[in-house]
Amino acid sequence: MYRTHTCGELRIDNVNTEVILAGWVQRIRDLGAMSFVDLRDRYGITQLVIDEETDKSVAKQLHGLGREFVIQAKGTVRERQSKNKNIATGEVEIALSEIKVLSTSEIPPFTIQDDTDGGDDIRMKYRYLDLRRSTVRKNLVLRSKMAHAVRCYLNSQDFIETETPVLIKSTPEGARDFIVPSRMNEGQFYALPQSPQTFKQLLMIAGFDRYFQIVKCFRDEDLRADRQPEFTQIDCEMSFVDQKDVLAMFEGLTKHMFKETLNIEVGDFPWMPYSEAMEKYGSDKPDIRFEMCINDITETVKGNNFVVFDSAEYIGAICATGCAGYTRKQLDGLTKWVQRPQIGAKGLVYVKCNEDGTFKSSVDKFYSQDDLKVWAGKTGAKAGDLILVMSGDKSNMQKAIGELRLEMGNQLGLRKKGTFKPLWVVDFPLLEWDEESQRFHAMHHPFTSPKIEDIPLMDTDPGKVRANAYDLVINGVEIGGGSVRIFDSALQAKMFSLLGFTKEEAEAQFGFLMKAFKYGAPPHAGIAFGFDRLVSLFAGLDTIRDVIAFPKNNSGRDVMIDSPSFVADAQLDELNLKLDLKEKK
RNA sequence: GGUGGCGUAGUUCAGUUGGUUAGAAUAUCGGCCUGUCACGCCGAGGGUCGCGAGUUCGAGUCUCGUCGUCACCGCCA
Repeated sequence: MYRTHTCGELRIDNVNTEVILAGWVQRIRDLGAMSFVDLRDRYGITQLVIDEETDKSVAKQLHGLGREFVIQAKGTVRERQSKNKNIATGEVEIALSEIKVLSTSEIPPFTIQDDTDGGDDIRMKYRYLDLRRSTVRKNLVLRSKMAHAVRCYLNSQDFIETETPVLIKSTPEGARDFIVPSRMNEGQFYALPQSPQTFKQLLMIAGFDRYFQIVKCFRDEDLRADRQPEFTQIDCEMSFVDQKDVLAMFEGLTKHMFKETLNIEVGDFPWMPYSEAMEKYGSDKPDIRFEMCINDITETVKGNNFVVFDSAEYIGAICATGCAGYTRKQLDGLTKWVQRPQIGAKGLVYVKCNEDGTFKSSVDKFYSQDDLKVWAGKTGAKAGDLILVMSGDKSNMQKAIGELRLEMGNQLGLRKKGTFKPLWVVDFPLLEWDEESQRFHAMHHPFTSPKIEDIPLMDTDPGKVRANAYDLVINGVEIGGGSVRIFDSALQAKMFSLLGFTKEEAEAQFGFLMKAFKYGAPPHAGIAFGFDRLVSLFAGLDTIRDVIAFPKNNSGRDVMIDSPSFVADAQLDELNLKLDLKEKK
């Protein structure tokens, strides 16, 4: 027997029992005639002690130990003379009678403590050591709990958990595919799924009615703090439902997860049309933990011979509560911030609403105190507030002010971790014009159904067609998205043609789905949650890396196993592949 | 593809206007220590300043290139 107890479970009630513990040496504190060892496992830390009563050979053995040795320790539980309130086992210690080294350790490259001295780079290279730290382990425990909560809830709602294939077919729509050569089919490739989209729709046609899967998906695109090339979705689909049914079901799931894992009750989720989200928040994923909504003041401020405004398509303003005291330096800082290439604004106009009722602005030359008072009225600014104004073309400026709004939210501490404000963003446009390829792209995906009342617009003004598509947004993070699907092969064919597919291309890529629609397809709809994002949101983290056991770095590399890597020529030969690496200039 | 930050001891970082022998903390090793739990005290070892070129009497410091890493933009149906 390796152990009788874990390192996290002994309490005062266990005093005088003989126990065997096993774990990693966290730290040794040698006080001369007596020494302490913190023994660590997944469950906690227990203190081992040697003093003058301990067998000399054990004391001698202790001196051979180092950090991260794996040992087995036999001894008697006793009450501590000086207790440690900070740990669960802090009232007891083990008076050692025997130590056995199960495994030695080299000196770890960074300290394995909550407040490690290691940076991201070295921790990723030795991820298996990083995972020993309780801060990282806690995230993965949370992830496990959340996955369990998902399964419990969806099982209780009669969902069938079904696996779908990972080696599938490449499609040019959407993100780049990871492709896998087929040895048995010379010159041909599988693709890894960006999502099990078509398969879950086929399961609906198969009559499964309610399907879910916690599933790895793959996209060969550049990474971000919240984007990995392989990531996990909670993928769901239902039959004989409309949008309202789907949102109700998955609002229920989301609330269940909050309750089960964080013990938080979140209220009912508001529905916000996409157009409102863009107008008021400059984003399709608004953070509604705070107000500071964007006001369109275009008509109010035009016509005072201020060229910048007069020539602008759109002028928007936000009101930063209590910021009238911002210094010149702070305002310059904000201006610089919006001028960064990532935002790309030309400048920023401010109006300070002074406590005495006067106004001080950067455009005093063009606007009177009365004019500025009207601005304040439009933006809801009161004495002590700061109005920030940006102008330019409409869609870019809405986004830019939306970014500024988030930055002000950060500066004012309005984006509190631990507060969760979910909402459904609905009524997305069906299509999005792409300048580069000079054609429409599906905003969600090509299987999304248009709103019935907008179907006539598909012929006259496709850009105006709204979709039965929805996103779950929490705290400004896109957590999930889905849609009511097209289940009619004629409408699906029309959609493909709008997207610029020829009949032949549509047939070659999605013929199997179009054919399936001809054999009795039920109305169906679904949703997919970004599981990694959801876990990192729950854990209060800014990156999904820390909720993934073995993540990739910014360049899509796994620095621990050093992949991707070149393969042997023999492997390439077998696949009939030849590398032709282009010389770098 | 682009913009920006960072790269100095095992690790995390400091290093002034370009100027003598590159520092701190922590980790490691040795000594002392009977109640520690970030133990304490004393001492020691530990450096290709990412790499390459350039400017200069002189480069950790300035310039260019390159590699790595992080954040963001593009991209992510």
